[in-house]
Amino acid sequence: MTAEVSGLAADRALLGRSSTAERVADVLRTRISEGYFPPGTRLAEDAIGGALAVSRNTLREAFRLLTHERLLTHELNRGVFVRVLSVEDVTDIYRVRRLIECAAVRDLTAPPSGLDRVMSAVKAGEEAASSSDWLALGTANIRFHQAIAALAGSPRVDELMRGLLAELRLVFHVMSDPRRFHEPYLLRNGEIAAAISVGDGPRAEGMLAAYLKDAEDQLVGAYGELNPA
Amino acid sequence: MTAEVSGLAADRALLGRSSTAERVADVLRTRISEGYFPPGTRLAEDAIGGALAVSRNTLREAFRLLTHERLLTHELNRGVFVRVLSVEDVTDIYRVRRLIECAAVRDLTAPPSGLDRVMSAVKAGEEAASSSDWLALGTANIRFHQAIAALAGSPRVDELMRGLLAELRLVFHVMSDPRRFHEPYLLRNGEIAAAISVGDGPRAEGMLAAYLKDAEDQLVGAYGELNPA
DNA sequence: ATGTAAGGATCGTTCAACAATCCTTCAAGA
DNA sequence: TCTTGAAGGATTGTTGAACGATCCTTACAT
Repeated sequence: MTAEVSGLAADRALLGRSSTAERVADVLRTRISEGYFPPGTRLAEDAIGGALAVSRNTLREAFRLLTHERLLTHELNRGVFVRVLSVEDVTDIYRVRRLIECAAVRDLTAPPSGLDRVMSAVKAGEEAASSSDWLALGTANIRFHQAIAALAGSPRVDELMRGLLAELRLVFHVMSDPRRFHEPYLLRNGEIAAAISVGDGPRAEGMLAAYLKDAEDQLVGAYGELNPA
Repeated sequence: MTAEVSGLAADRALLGRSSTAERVADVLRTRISEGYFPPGTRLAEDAIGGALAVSRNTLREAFRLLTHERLLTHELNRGVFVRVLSVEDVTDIYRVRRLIECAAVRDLTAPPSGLDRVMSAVKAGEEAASSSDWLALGTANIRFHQAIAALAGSPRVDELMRGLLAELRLVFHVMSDPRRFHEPYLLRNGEIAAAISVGDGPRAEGMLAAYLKDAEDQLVGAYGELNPA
């Protein structure tokens, strides 16, 4: 029986229930990442708590969670606000992304085990572009980079990457025209994936670094105009 | 007057007050990292709340914070426990540390701006060892690696590193004899710092990678005996 | 050894209350 | 006109109590 038991252990996480606070946090997280609550929006305890029909205490627990994920900022006695990222935040996010993503592919000498997820993300992006679904293109792009970070094989890197991309989404919603921002990188995603699929780590790293540098420059340029702080 | 005002703005962070939940979290965090609450300890809401004289709601906010920092684990309807790291956690922590710390020194070609903090950490470690203060040796060692990660110049990397080392402290408290674990690395710290101070990034990276590999092996070996899960 | 049932302990969540702080408004003074 | 000061209301910070839900333990029966 020991074999069956150890096999079952993998499913333990599936039946993980969640508290109300976590579910509330989930709701708010998706709302924020979808742009329903734009950066700078104040989330009053009364209003949100009333709308979701949860008590203030439970809501405050959810706020703490999202604050720790850097999606909200908490100002004492003033409440919580949807985070407004500065230009320095954007450059720092890309600094860490370069560090993580480049390291994930640098040492590759053969097609890695997580290659399928990378390829499927590329494919999803191409399909989204061909059907002019720019929203899906953006999420496919995010999935692509998450898959690349996952090549590192580290749960902590995965979570870090998830957080970084969630932060970046805050920036995207401040900017207009997601098409102009995501579409040009479709080709490069494919090239990077090709290099990975043949096990050419150094080449993939170089292209990734250039990709991220370009994306950062474009984002910082557009962001600096709107947010001259 | 604008000059004086902008000068004052830098001090704004100094008067940053904090809520009781955060102060409670601070207290618990230091208690945990000092080993007062060993891994596996259950932190009952009644007991802790009574001892610190804060309400359950406030205490739960503090618990959420520490849970998100991975110092506590939260099991629904069972309470919070001081985290017990698995061997996989240890290897993952070192995987990320290699990724971060090596990248922080790899591209160096000249003495970096944060060099002074690296050197002072090395010096603190040597002094602690010469006065047989093994506790101080451990903290100096941590400061050394924090200073190295800080060379990346990224606030997010700094925070990530802080979290990783806080997790590692949980492992140290399960193990005995901190001297045997920290002392052998004193020399290597000095050599790595020397390479950094002359701007030899690649050499520093190589030594760091070897250092971290050795430390991981030793830790995993000793940890696996105690925690055969 | 396995299963069931009762009881107590603890957590999850809500509600109500009050103090502390912030924001707004408005009037007084330079 | 601009600044300062003083109410007043609105919101957050924190507490305490309450009740249902869940878990753990114990005892008992199969």
